[in-house]
Amino acid sequence: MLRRKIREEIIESLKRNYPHVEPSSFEIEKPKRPEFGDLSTNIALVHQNILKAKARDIAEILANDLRSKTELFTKVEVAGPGFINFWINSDLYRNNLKEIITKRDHYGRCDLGQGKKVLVEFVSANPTGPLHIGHGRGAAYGDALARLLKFAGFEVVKEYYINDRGTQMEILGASVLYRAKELRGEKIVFPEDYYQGDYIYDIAREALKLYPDLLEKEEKEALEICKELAIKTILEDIKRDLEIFRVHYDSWYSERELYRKGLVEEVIEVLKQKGYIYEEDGALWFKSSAFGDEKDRVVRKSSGEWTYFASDIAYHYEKFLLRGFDFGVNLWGADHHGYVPRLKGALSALEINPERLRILLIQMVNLIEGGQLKSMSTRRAEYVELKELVRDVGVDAVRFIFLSRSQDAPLDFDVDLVKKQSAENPVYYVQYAHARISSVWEKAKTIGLSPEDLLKSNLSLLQEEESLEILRKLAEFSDIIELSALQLAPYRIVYYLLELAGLFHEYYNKFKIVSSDKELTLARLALAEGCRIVIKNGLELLGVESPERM
RNA sequence: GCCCCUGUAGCUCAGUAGGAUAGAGCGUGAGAUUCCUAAUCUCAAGGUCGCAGGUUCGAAUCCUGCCAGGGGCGCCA
Repeated sequence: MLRRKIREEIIESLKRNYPHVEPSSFEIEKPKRPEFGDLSTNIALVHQNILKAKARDIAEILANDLRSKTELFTKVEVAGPGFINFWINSDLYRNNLKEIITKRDHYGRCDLGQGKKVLVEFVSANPTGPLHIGHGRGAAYGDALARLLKFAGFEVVKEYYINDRGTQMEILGASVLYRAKELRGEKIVFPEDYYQGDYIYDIAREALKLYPDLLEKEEKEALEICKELAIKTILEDIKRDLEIFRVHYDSWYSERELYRKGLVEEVIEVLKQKGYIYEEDGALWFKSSAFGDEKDRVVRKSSGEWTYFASDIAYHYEKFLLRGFDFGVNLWGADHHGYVPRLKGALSALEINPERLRILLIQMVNLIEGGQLKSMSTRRAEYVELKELVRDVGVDAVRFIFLSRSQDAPLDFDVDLVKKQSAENPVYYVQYAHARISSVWEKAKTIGLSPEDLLKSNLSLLQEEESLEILRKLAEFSDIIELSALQLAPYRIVYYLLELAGLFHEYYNKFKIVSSDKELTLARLALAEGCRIVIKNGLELLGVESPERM
């Protein structure tokens, strides 16, 4: 917010001094070193070629001009090859602190989204087994992203797309039926490519209880019963696991629903009208090569079955054209990356701007157990359940680990290490700052101070460098929100919170907040309260709790 | 072979769409608590930013090539 104001001033100044020039893009950033000021711009360096002048000369002219803005700057300097460094009038930061205290939960919100409708689709694991830690990463990331976009002014719907039809579902049903036979004492050979997990036994047991005559029924009917029961049971488990993980969906969308509504045939017909569908070798093909894909793709197999791709086209057709979403964010496993061009191609063919769909590929979670790298597989029952991890380590710690990395960096997950080190999880560092501030309030209340008194506080008493540093950091929060929303990068909030918590802990150790000096106490309480509010708002976006005590 | 991601301190990772002398945490070593929570703080040691070129005032960041690790390239889902 502050940054935007300063940017405007700089552009104004450039225009005043060089009326003939069209300003090109430049940076305003926080320099690494304090002697380079609070903010710095490279505008003179960027324009030196266009203006055919030395960067330092341009910088001097602009700096001279901007020095007169004393309500904004206390000092403006030219440095190095031609940077202009600004020292910000710290009253601006003090006013910002008042704003934080007034706005509370709302501090940091912005209108980047302008009420545009976004559908965030994530996890969407096939209902063939329990959620494992790989899904957990997607769950944490998608949920935080949805919270963030909402905070940034979008209208957000969180959706789980259920692949509840197709080959895998048939295999699932068959797996249950085989286990049921086994339970009844039949000698069976359980196929390798069937689902191996123990939960299949549980479902089989349940099936036999509900349908004592299951094995006497026609094979086809029995399979159907097993399949339906399996999908229902597993989906319930998935929902429960996600709720425990504090992920709540607005919408569960069934792939079958697309067929029930006839949307698959409808959209393929639309594409056919546009000339992007053709028949070859008995199958129907979509001309994705016309949109940069390396080859065309099958939408209906020669067997007459629709492919997963066909459902997906219909799903996105409905999402953008019928349900009216302005944007879509899909979180996919990185192993689906080859799938991106064909889906974007299909959107283009439907005259939906593919830019409206952002597909984030979540890199692998490598499972390390006993020092061994393991690949996770639902079918082979090689995985660590999300539920189990959450039970051992806690929701906050698990979410924080997943959210502290960009989605495109692979994540090595050493289960033993995480369990052992859960007590050292950085999430506690941030939460501890919040708890400490709450505890400071306990103390302040004993001498008769309450949050209402803060608005009367005299913030000009906050003069130490450590106070100013915190004030500046607090003002950065809105920049961080905007940036992480634009980049769909919630992990930036994680690092921001760690920095803010660090500054607070440092301050806390060095200065006494509650003292006999009532005026100073109020000012410092205001600073602490600003930290508390921003930490709480930030953690809320991550889906992490802010405890009053630890 | 082609495509995507990754490579920064012993380990795990930041580095804000190119900036000034490269940053944390863990681990290692030394210290801080009669006082608001020591899940904290202070100090120290630790680097060829995978390698080689290029672009420019300036590169960990952008481009090209190479090396290493992971993933993907079906009428599978």
